[in-house]
Amino acid sequence: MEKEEKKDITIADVAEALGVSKTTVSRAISGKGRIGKETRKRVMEYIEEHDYKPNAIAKGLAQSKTYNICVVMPRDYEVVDWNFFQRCLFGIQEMAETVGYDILLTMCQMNDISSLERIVANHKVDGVILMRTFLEDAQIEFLQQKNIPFVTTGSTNYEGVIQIDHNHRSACRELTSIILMKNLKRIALIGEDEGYMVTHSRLLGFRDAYEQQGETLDENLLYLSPENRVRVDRTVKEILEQNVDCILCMDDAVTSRVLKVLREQHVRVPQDVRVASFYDSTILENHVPSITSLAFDAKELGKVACRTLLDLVEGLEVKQKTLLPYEVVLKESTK
Amino acid sequence: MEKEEKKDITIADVAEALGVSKTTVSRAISGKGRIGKETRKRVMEYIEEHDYKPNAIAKGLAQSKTYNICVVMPRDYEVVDWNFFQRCLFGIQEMAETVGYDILLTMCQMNDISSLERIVANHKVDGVILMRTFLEDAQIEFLQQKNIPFVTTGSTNYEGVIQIDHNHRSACRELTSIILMKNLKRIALIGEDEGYMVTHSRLLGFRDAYEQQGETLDENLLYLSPENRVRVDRTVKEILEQNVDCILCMDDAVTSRVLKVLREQHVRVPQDVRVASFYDSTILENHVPSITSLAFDAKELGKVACRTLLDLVEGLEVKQKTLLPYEVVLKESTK
DNA sequence: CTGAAAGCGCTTACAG
DNA sequence: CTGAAAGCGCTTACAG
Repeated sequence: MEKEEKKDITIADVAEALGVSKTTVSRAISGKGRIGKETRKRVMEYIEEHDYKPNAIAKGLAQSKTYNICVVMPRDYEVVDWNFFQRCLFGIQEMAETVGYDILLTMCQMNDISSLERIVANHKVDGVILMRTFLEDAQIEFLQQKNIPFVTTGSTNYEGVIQIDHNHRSACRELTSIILMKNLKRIALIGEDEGYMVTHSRLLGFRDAYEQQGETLDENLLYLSPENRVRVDRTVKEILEQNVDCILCMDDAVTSRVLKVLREQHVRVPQDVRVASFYDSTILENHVPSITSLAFDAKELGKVACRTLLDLVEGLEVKQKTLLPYEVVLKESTK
Repeated sequence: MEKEEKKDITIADVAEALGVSKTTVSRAISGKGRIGKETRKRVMEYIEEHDYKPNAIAKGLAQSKTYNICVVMPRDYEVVDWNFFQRCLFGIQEMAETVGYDILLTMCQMNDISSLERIVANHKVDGVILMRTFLEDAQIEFLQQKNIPFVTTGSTNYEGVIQIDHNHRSACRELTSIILMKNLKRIALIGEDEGYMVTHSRLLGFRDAYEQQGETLDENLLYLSPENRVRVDRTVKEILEQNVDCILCMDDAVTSRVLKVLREQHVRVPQDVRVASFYDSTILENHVPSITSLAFDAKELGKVACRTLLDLVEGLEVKQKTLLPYEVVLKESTK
């Protein structure tokens, strides 16, 4: 014998019980429109006591709003630093929650945007946060065409896109400079190809540093190709043959593999070669020796991105590009 | 000059254009109710051509459905194997997508269910997947009281809860047996306390194995306490003093720290002590030596959980408890 | 300050 | 097989 599910109480029930109109109840709750102080109080007391909860769906329909935002995460087999996205997601959720918004999560695999399309077409969200963008980005093109409010974490070249990012160029410049000043001039750089905006920015910072110090960099030490991910062994061996002082690696998962190869090759860190990475994710946190890296506050990135999107949704003026600070964390691997 | 946003076409527009009623259009689309073959075809062609997309919100309001499911993830500082949850989430999303459902994501910190409460009270979802449960679980109590369909991944002692889990007891028994058969009898077990169902199940499996082999286990080698997480050093040192053959560790993040301490102590794996872990997450994948572990298909877990919830939402009969298989992956660390 | 009424975009008995 | 009408639970001009 299942216990009968209690029907939820509606605005009409409240109105009837109090002998006022639905209009009045609605106004008392929303705080919009003129309403008597005393009336308002009666309504508030009643709904408090009877535990009235507005039906967000109905509200949404009437206002053409959903109080949901869509967060699009990457969804690849070779997952790029999930840790970072996770913390970012925490930040988004925390911010969204404080203003009564919820997160509709979906994933984007390469440029397949079918899921995003469905969500948007079905009017399920008020805005979108893109956690990763491509050089040629179907998500951005779709959202721009549909005129849906959205922001990206990370940078993009598309015009008119609201972006929240860490200052990768400056961060990479600083890290590189520090290494150069230790008189370690031959630095190998491992990363994806320049198709990714973030790789592009970092490379600029890398070049900046060399220029500032009046050094010239050896272009042969730039290993920027997605293949590094799948054949770390070969890349590392090639690098070692080039007599380098330091290996700078853009992705912690790749760094982890680089370190493995070095160990197998009996190359000591930092004695034989220094190593530094671009995130301080948990993948590396227990490594011996500890690894020098850049540190970004991913949670803060999520918060700011969410706040910006919400402002955008409400028609407020927002900055076109927000750049967040970073830290350089020196550890044993570059001693 | 902003381009005017095109209003989406509605069911009324379609009806008018075709000279039929909204009822007919609705029926043509939903496939419910009798409708002329020819009429149906006309409607379908029209909506195809004019790219009509139903408004999920309105549909939801009319049907008292949302086509959303809520997924509740853990959100602790000391995050338990995020990798696992991530893959599980992929599975849920994949399944949900195929049937037109979306995922409303939220987090639960300890037993703070305010976010879940709000989502449910606002009628934002049709059902809930709980990714982690507690011995005393406010989430479960709340959902049961509100009569909301929900399932859990992992096990719980609460009555009447639909559960999808891996067979942890059996998995732990098998792994332990394999180790015992190598004549490694003194096995230390590191994990959280038995407050967690999963720890409880594993411990049962651990005991099963000893019993089956006619061995007696040394209760002093059971290190089941949440403190292990924050003071791995001490735990490991205590264990080493007890002259153990093998360390079995329930969480990959902890395993990673255990390995670090062993390295610092110049204890060799597997020569001086063997090590095995309970997940095959990426945290350990580049470790030298490679680590023996259990392998669970987290994505499959997510898929099955989602499928089960959806069945439940639609009023179908579902199994009270589903147990998924596992694999034991032997590597160098237990050689 | 308050209310009757129309509307958001869909579904679904009911009647024909 | 098809349609007029009521309803899902809210909001919001408009009128008083």
